Amino acid sequence: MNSTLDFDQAKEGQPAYAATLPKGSVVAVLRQSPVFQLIEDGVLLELARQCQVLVLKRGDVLLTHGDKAHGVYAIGHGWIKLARDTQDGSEAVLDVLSDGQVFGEQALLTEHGPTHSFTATAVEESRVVMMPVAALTALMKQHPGFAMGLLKTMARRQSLRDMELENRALKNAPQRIGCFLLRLCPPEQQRGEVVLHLPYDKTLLAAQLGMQPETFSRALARLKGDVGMDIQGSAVRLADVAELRRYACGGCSGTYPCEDLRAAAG
Amino acid sequence: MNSTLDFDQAKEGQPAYAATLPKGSVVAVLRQSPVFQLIEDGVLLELARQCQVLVLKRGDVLLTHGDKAHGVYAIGHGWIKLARDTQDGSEAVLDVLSDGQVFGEQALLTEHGPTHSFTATAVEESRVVMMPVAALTALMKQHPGFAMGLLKTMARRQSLRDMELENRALKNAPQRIGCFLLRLCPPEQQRGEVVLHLPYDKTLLAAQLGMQPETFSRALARLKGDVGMDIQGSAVRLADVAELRRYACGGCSGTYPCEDLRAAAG
DNA sequence: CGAGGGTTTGAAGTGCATCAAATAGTGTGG
DNA sequence: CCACACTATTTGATGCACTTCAAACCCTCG
Repeated sequence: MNSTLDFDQAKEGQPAYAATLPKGSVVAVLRQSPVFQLIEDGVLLELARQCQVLVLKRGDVLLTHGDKAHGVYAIGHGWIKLARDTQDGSEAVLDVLSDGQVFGEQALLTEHGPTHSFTATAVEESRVVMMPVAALTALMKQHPGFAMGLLKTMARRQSLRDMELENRALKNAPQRIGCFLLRLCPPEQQRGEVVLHLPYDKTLLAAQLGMQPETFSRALARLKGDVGMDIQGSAVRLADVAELRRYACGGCSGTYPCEDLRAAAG
Repeated sequence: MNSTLDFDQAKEGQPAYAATLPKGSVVAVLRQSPVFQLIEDGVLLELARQCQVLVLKRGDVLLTHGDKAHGVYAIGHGWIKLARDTQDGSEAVLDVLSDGQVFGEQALLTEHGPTHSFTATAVEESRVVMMPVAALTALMKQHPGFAMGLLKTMARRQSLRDMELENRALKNAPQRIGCFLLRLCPPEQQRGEVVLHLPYDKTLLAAQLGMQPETFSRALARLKGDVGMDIQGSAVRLADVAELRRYACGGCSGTYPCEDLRAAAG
C-alpha cells in the first residue's frame, strides 16, 4: 500500500507542525463552538494560553486510532475526516468536520490511559486548536458550565449518529445523497431553486455516506433525473428543494427533522 | 396493520401503568448505572423519592419518537428496544438495552421542549424507573459528579454507535453476527469452547444488526459451517472463541477492542 | 506536455432483500 | 391434556442494489 514512502514528511501524513498565533484568535475559534458557550471570556483566554495551534496540509494525519489522547481539538478552519481503519486496509468514515467543531472529548472521560477511537486526517489545508487534557480537566472542575456544554454537544452528535444509522439501514444510495444535500441547504431556503456547492471531493463524500465512488457517481446521476438537478463539478443546482425532500425523506422518521441537526455538532 | 385492535390496553402497546415499589429498590436500580456512580446515598435516596416505577408488558410502548420528554429512564430489569420508526412503517433499531442501563438523557440537554429522538418499546416484561427532568436538573446543578457520570456514559455510548457504523459499513451479515456473539462472551472466556444464550428473539437480533430475519437465519447457518458452532434454539455452543474472532474481527479496527465496549453503556 | 488523482462509464458478480411457503414453537381456551 | 391460533424461524426461488474490476475521461498542477 505504501511502497511510495519518501522523505517528505507530508507525504504519508506525518504529524502536523505547530505554529504560534495570537491568543485572541484561539479564543475566537473556541467561541465558535457551543461547548464553550457558558464560559466567560477571561477563563477562555486562560485556556487559550495553554492551547497549541496546529497547521495541517491536505492528507496530514492529526491523530491515529489507538494513540494515547493528549488533548481535545477544535477546528479553526478546514475539513477534518474522522475514520476507523481496519487491519485489511479499508476504512469507515465516521464524520467529516469543519469550522468551529470540536472532537476528541472522549480524552477527558476514559480514566486509565485514554486512547483515540478514530483516526483524524486533514482533508484539505486546515488549522486546528489542540487543548491539553490537563487544562480541560481543571476547567471542568471549576466551571460546571463546561460540563454542560460538553453534554449538549455530545447529545447533538449522538442524534447525528443515530440519524446516520437510520439512513444506512433504511435508505438507498440516491436517498442518502439527497438527505446530505438537504442538510447542505441554508435554513431559509426550504423551497424553490437552490444552488449548492459540495464541500469536498466526491470520493470522500461517498465514503462518508457509506458507498463506493462508482455508486455515488451513478446515484447522483440518478438523482438528476428523478428530482430536477444540474451538476457541474462540485456545483449542484436544485430545481426545487421540496421535490428533493419528498424523494429523500420518504423513508425517514419524520418527527425529528434533519434541519435541527444541520447545525454544527460541536 | 392493526385491524385487530381490541379493548385490552396492552394489545397495541399502550402506556405502561405505574406501580409503587420500596424506594430502596429504586436506589438499587440507579446504583447499577455508572451515571450515578459519584452520587452519595443520601442524594440518591432523595432522587428515588421523586421517581416513578413503570411496569411494562411485552410490546408496551414506553415512549414515542417525537413525544415531549418528561424524564430519563433507568432499566430495573428487562429488555427495552430503542428504534426510529419511519412514515412508511419500517423501523431502524438503534439499541436494545437491559438491566442497569439509562436512556433518554437528551431530555436534559435540549432547551426548548425536548422531544424523544426514538421510540422505546419493551421487548419483554420489564421494570423501568422514570426520573423526572425537574429532579435531575436540580441534581445536575448541585452535584457536578452527576454531569461527569452522564458524560462518561454518553462517551461510551458514542463509541458503541461508532463501532456499529463501522460494522454496518465494513462487515457482512455473518461477521456482524459473529461480532455480536463475541460481545456476548464473558470476559474471562476468550478462548476455547463457550456456550452462549441469545438474549432475545432472533427477529429482533436481526433488526438490531441491520438485516432481515431470513438473512439472519441463513447467516447463522453459514457461521455454523465456517467456524464451529452448534445451535439449539437460542443456545449457541461455540467450539473455539478464537476461531470466531479470526472470522469476525478480520475487517475490524483492531486497536479499539470490542471487549472494552461490552460493559453496559449506561 | 505529461503524470497522477478524481470522476465517470461499462460489464459482470454477489450479497442481501423480497416474496412465498413450509415448519417449529408457544400460549390459549376448551 | 389437546387442538387451535398465532408467532418465530427456516428454506427455497428470484430480483435488485450495490460492489468489484476494468478502462476511459477529465482536470489540475508541476
